[in-house]
Amino acid sequence: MVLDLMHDHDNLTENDCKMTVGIKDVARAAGVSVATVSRALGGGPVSDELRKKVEAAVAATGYLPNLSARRLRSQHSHTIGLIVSDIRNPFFTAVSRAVEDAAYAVGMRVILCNTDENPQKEAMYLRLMQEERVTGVIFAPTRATAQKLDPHQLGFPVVLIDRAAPPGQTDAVVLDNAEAASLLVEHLLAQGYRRIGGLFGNTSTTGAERHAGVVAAMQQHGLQAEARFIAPTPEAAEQAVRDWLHEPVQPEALIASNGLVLLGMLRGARAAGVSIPAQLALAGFDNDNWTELAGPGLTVIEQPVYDIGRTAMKMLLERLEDPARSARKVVLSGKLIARGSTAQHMAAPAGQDAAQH
Amino acid sequence: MVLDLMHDHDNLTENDCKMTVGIKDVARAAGVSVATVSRALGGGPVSDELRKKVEAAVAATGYLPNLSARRLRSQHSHTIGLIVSDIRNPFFTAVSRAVEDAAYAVGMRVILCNTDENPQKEAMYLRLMQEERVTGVIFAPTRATAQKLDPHQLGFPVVLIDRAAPPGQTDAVVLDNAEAASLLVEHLLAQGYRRIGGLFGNTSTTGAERHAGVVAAMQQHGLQAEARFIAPTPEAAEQAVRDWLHEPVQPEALIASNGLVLLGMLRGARAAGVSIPAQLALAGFDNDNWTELAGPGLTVIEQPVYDIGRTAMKMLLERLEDPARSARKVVLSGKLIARGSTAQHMAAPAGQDAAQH
DNA sequence: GATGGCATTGAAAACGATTACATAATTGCT
DNA sequence: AGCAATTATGTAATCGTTTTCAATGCCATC
Repeated sequence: MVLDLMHDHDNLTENDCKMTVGIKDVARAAGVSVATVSRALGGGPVSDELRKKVEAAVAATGYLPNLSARRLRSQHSHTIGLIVSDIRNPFFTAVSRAVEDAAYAVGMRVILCNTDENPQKEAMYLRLMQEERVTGVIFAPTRATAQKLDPHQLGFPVVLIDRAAPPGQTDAVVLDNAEAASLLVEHLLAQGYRRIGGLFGNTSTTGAERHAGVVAAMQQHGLQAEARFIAPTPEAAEQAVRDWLHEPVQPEALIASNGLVLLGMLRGARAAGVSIPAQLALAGFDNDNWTELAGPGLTVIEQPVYDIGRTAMKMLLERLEDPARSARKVVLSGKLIARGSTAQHMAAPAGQDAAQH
Repeated sequence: MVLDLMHDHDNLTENDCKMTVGIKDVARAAGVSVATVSRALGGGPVSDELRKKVEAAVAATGYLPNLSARRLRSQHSHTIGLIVSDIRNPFFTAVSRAVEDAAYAVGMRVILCNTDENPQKEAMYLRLMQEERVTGVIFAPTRATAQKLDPHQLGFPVVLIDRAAPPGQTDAVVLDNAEAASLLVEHLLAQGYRRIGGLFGNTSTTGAERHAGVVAAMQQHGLQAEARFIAPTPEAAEQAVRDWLHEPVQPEALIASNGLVLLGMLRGARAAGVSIPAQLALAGFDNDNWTELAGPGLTVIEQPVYDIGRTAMKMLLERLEDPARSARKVVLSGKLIARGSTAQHMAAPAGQDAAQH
């Protein structure tokens, strides 16, 4: 078969002139039809003899498949979209890594899009995904977009992450926000804090759900939480905390609705010169690297970030197998990691729960 | 022209059956040829009259371009590859965001690949990039791959980031590592530290260059630095520090060759119970969010991360315009941010530079 | 009033693969 | 032995665009 490759060396010289070597050139070099080459490459029914010839020809010609052509003809893009607000948010960074690992493992490409919580950008990227004829999309939408999202309209399945849509509409994998918020509140109460406030992102359902969870948990104890809604950025959070700390009545503890807000909170508290947790306790979501090391260590809810990404990808694949099955929502539990930022409240009135200690 | 769209409503009903609406359907709806539609969409020479008709037909049919077909025919993928070791490294996270912003701004897609510093994965992804017929690639290679990298062989231009290749071969945008290392060393010396050690990543040229920079700067003062090379991960760094601190002779200050190593260092130091900076000063690279907030604040070299990504993309575009121009290397300066982790060395022998204070 | 140039349009080829269909060869079964 | 079923292979159509090429019409110029 080596002879086969050599006898038509005119072909090889011809290759030097051609821009790229295609399946046609391989076929000629192997002395078979293009269909056979395609089948040999794609795992179709081909005799061992010809398959060997084709493989040799591929190696000899340096053939590289053209994925665009393959996608066009086969109508399979083997591509998924991952649309998040900002990859620099460590939560999304970790999720994206999991999604990409899972995607590449099944031979799929990932297109990453940053929307900056901007519904216009979201719409633009969704449209791009349609033009790419993506196999599916994993999406963390703003509240605005989540409401008017119709997967059947889009032409590809969607799995929501971190943020849920109206129930029953779309597959989603989210944190149990009510449970997690409750964990935080119970912990703070047990540590002796009573005047508990919170800063919540105002663009996502997640911020709203965590807020609702905090309110509910507080009410169970006959307490009220003071909540403020802000853009989910460190900058907005820092400013909000600085403002808050200049007001006459101040909280004993603050809860942040995600890692970026928590970061801003800590900066704001430091800038205002309050000591943590003596003057202000801090707690929040997302066990980012730095939370362990900052100040006295920050108490957080750890999300199973890698698991969320992997699960989202798994759900997408399942949905592709069975497009008809009913939408399901996977709810994962967060884990409370208590650290110094919520140490026992010293100034707590000795009367109440503090006695239990 | 509305009439034109209505009179052939048989066409519209036909659309309901077809899977997707293509340029052909738009042409029929608009009463023009496919070539005209293509030109109208692509900004070719088309009369205003027909262009209006086409636009109306596009809206009426809900046409969406098929990017795979477009790529195949036009031979322009409008796609670039971004190959890094791990997107979860905050340095690469930030760079990737900049690259994507710049790419989408000029109508390009980005394919992100994580290699985990594994040359095999690097080879695999480079091959994938060839199959995708990418326009170009932005790449942070391991030392092993950087050496045997031949851009002419690959078929697309490459811009290296963070890590350089043999000079004159490839475009690159890197930090001035020698200068940055010198800034750190001079700072530590000025603060009274003498026994300075370092932990450097062993997979990239960057680790080697920063090591060389530290050694050179120390030599200028007649001092020696003790360096150790490790896998550039927090885990490896933490272990290395713990080991180091159990040895008889210990450093007064440690330098980390990147953000992940610095993170591990701090963890190791905490685990060993040494206080910072009293017993051990810490400094490193990458001004990640947490470095300001951890312990006494960590002294670091801040890299212009967003700038690096943007510049890399710009260089790639320039290279595409002029494939013949000679390779250039853009060297950016880092900025020293001094924080508590390298406060004045108390136990410094009063004799030397400490007197200057 | 023919002629050349320019701008606009359409018909058809091409991009590089997959796949439907036809064909030939082999096998298994009655 | 004969016929159906199966397997391996080749030919040609196809995916949805862009682009080449030829044709048309119009204007200005000689």
